[in-house]
Amino acid sequence: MATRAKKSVKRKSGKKAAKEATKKAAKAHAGAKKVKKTKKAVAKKGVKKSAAKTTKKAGKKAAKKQVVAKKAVKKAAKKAARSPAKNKSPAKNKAPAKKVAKKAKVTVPAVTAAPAPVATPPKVVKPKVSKPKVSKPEAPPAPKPVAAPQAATPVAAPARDNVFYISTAIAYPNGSPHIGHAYEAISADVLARFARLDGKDVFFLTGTDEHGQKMVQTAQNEGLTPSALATRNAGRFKEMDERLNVSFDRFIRTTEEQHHRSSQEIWRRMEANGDIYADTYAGWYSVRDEAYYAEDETRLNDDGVRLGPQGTPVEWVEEKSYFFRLSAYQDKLLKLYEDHPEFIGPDSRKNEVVSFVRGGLRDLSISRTTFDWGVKVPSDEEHVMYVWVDALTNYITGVGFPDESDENWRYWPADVHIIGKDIIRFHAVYWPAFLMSAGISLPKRVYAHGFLFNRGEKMSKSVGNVVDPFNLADQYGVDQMRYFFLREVSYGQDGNYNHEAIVARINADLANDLGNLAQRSLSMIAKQLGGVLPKPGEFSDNDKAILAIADGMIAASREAMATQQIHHWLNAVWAVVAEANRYFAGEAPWALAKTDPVRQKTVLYVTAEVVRQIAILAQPAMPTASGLLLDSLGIPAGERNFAMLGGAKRIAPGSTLPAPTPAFPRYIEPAA
RNA sequence: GGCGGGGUAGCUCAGCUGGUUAGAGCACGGGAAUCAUAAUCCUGGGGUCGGGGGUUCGAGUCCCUCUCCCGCUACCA
Repeated sequence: MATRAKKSVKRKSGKKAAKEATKKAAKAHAGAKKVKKTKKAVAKKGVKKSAAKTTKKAGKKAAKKQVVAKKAVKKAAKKAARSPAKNKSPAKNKAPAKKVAKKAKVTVPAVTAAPAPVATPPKVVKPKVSKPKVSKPEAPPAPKPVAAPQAATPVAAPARDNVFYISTAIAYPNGSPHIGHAYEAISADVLARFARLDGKDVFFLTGTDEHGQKMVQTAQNEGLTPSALATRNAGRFKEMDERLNVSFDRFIRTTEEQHHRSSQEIWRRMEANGDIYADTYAGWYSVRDEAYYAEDETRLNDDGVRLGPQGTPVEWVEEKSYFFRLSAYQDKLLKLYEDHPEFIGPDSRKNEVVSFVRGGLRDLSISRTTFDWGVKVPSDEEHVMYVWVDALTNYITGVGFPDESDENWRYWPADVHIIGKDIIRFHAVYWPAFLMSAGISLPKRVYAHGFLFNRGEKMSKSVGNVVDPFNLADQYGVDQMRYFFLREVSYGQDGNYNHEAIVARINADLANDLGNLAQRSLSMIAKQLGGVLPKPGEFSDNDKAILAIADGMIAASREAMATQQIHHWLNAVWAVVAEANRYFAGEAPWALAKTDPVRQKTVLYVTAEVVRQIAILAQPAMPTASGLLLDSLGIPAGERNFAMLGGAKRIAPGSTLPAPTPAFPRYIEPAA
């Protein structure tokens, strides 16, 4: 539904443009500035500053250069505290935690504040229908959390409260899937997987929106029936999901018979509630395109003939149409936004929606007679439903509607609809209005992600920068591609991608920071300790500190993911990766083999434990590679869920580990 | 035009209800280490916090004003 029509928008990075403009303006700003700049330059060179104004900066700098005893002492102290590595003697009292607290923007819990994991009581999980073919061995549909050791006060939650229903928008399959579709699928998938590993009973819906004029036209152009086109292209979307390891529970197609019944049922209920009435719809209609166009999409040619965007003549046409009484829902919607400020995210989008609704709502035309590729309007076979009643209803069809005794209906209402920022209005205004009218409960949240730009430009055929998600996956690897988009782009904002940035993430974050940390520690265990995970000695303060940091990851992650702050989650995890590298370098276990073998074992044990938690937590983003890493650590399949985090469980010493294999290889440019 | 958001280091951005020398990551310079996927660690340089005015003992943080950028302003989706 995201792209029933195409709009080609090119843009440059606005901020950059703004900056440039500002700079230009500054330049144009006469000599005063120049003088200032000169002064600055002079001061920089160490020459006495001119008698005029002492700029703040110059003052600061001078002060900085002056070696005040006090400061020097302070700095030295700071240095000592910050660099356990510098100190040759085994750093026993240095706390790497300090560095993290200062360096990373992650909330690090106090050493003692390892949050006790919530032990989810075992529950009966009903089987879902329409199992996907996607293999997801590392993420069983509903991992039953192993009872945590110290589950003193388990939060007893009825099974109903433990469900989590997430959806993507359904894609309009009049073309092939592109990077935007891939991004939405990946990001929703990571939220779904996170919830699953966190013990939730998850239902994840995605699919295709197959009706409408555009499908008919595209089919004609390709010499196919709309149905054949839909089937062929829906297959491509599904293939993409499978290729990208998207763990949907159902792939819905709006041409399914159940969906027709579902849409008709919600229509009847809205009608029964008095919100649907027949009237006349009027607009600029192109007979050749068989489509209506908005006034600003049309133009007058030299002969005074009005043309549509395709260059075909349009005429003013009035036809009978059914309308939805959206105008009656203004107050109710405003109250919804007020009572549930979390209904729309990110906040900036909420503001837009609220101001839109405040401006007044007109009733909505919801049927057409100009084409018949759609869901028939009940009791009036001449009409098919026009777009939104049909498309949005997929979210309830997906979990069984209109059969409210369906076993999946328990998932409704949805916890979050993941959509693109271009279709917020329909999800945050129309959809809740339809549901209110039909007497169906409302989704809890609608979250809009941003758009992706290739080197600052939107992907388009004319620019020639169309990126096929299959190719990206082939070139960089599925997990690497997933990680890149999730980490690089602030979820909810627009993002940029290019080859260099992708390679930088793969090699720096994955290969160097995480992969190499695992490799160097595991291969030391393999070579020097016979491949047996050592039993640790007594933990030093450093050990305790890094363990506490690792234990704190899950809480920070949950907090971020509860509001779809995917990038914050990954930042939190990678802050721990960085800290673990500091710990490892500081403890220098390679030097301990002869001097203090017990200590070496302890360091390697602690490192393995930290890596274990990182790998478990990284699974939603990189299911396959994280799984490989967990294999290398000898973690059984049943111990890879989030109940195993936060100090509830430690890696078991004494187990024999397989030979370590790199799970995160470097990206090497193919030879030219 | 109206409403909303934004302009902080070369790049991407943090900076909560105003308070010690404005921070992170990446990039760049120097050093250490050599267990490891030549991967890591330490460290340095770099900022008129868009411009101007004001309130305050004190403002990136509040007020006014100017300027630039972005989004929304409905049936294309």
